[in-house]
Amino acid sequence: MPELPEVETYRHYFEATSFHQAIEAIEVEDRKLLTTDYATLTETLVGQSFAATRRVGKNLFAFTDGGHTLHLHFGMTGDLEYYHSSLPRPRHARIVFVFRSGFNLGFICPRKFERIGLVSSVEDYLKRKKIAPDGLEITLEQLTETIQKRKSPIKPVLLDQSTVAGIGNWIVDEVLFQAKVHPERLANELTPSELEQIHSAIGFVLRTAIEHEANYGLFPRSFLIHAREWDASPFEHPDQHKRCPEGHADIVQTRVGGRATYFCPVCQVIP
DNA sequence: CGCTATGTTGTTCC
DNA sequence: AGGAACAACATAGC
Repeated sequence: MPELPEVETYRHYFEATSFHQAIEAIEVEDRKLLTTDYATLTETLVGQSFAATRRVGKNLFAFTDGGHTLHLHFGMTGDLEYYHSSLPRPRHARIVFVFRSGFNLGFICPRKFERIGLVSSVEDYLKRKKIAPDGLEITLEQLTETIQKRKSPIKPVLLDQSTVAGIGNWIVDEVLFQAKVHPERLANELTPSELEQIHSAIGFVLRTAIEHEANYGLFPRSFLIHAREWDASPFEHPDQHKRCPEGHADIVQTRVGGRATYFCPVCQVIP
């Protein structure tokens, strides 16, 4: 479930499992997932080892000891799974890095929205895709400058990776709830105080999610995420997952910018 | 069967 | 030129 905190967790997993082992082969089940043609990808990477990583927003970059850069994007449902060759290939591991060590790194692509390929450099990729500063690094000034130029509701503006990198659909709802801003407030009408609260909430939500390795069930009770349908647990009281964490009201479910949206009609009001 | 989905990109209309 | 709105992408799961 790859938004920024998940990708950061995958980055750690990648470093812990797949460094310093020569690549023997790359198995590709569906070439549509590649952004580099198969022959070039193989010719470039076979024999090399992964030696460093970097994450910007939802993008993961892996650097080889030979100086090449691999880019991975996890789409909506991508994941990584490291496994020994004696075990069967994991379900939906449509791209597999086979290491000479006898282990494999599977790029799990259930819905084929994932992408992987070589890039000339991180900076080139970010520029080409207009990726804004990472959510953990962006300054209030940078965020303010972009938001004030936009006239649409704040929710789609924050989802736009050219505003700030790494925010996805559940995080934007959480950020707006923590900042007490209604998702349909127009971006260019937000006050300096609200912009400051949004900036601060972005850092708080991202850091909290990373601390818990994106394991939603462990997030503080004060998080709106527990009101989302897929957080429902059979051990919880059936009504509990639909109330505002502050107990003010029932959470409203609607659509903003074509996306499922949850908010508290009491904590987040349109003036 | 119908509906929804955590993301991005392409198209069309301003 | 570039923003806004929305469809399309491919598949799984309920």
